[in-house]
Amino acid sequence: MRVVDRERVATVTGAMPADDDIAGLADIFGLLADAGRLRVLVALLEGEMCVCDLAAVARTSESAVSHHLRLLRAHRVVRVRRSGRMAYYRLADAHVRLLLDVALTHIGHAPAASHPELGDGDEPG
Amino acid sequence: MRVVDRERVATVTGAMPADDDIAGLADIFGLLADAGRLRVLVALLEGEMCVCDLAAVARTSESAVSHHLRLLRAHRVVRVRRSGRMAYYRLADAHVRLLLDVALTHIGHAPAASHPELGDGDEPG
DNA sequence: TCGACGTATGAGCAGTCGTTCAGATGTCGT
DNA sequence: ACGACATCTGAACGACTGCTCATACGTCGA
Repeated sequence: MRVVDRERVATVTGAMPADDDIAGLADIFGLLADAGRLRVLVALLEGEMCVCDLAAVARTSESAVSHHLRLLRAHRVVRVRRSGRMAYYRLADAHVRLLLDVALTHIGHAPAASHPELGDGDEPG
Repeated sequence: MRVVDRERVATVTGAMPADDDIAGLADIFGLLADAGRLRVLVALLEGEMCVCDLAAVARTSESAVSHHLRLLRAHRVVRVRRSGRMAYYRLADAHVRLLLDVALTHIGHAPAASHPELGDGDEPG
């Protein structure tokens, strides 16, 4: 593993966040990396919702949504409010909300991701 | 799959981005959901770097980084500049750059993700 | 031309992820 | 008490991911 610009590597490595921070970030991004979960979170952007309605919006089974919500709950991304046999979830993480806002704002910026052909990736000219 | 608040479901579903957009977003987030890849991208925030230096910063094998870069290249997230036998990569996606900026800015906001015990997730009080 | 080098790539494997299915818990209406 | 209901949970399975290893490609120096 040879290094070309040793000084630069040292600088960038020094500016790199701690391992735990990087792992935490990757974790958060991982939560957003599933279409079903993303739909659930986008739905929650507009306010709290119960599991069955979230399932309807995300077009998955209630069981699947429940599993997703469990994950999100464990990461303190959503929070529950229970009322009788219903469970109303809402976004509880401003960080994630901001990430979602930014992401949604920039939708449609580059359709390239629709055709990841694993080719060169360079521009022709 | 019963719906409780049918009107709300209709509203939220209507405001939901198209399937392709959601899938694309989840895709992008997926690219950021790996610690090694995240390190590579954070390193590239500060300017272009060659593969071997990237590997040093990300503390992985050059092969692993090369695979990562191929993925990122396919999604137009990075771009290569070739000079002799060297390949210099740089961030080529403003959207992703912004996402990274936002993420890095908010690091350390909630250490909860470090201990995802999959428990209740509710606050004790 | 030859070997060293930086990078790229494919195959294969281990680990992870998301789903479904079956079943459990607690709640409501009668 | 009973059944219908909303949600939660664990097991199991198929799909996907990221790694390593071996190898190939183009470039440089001698």
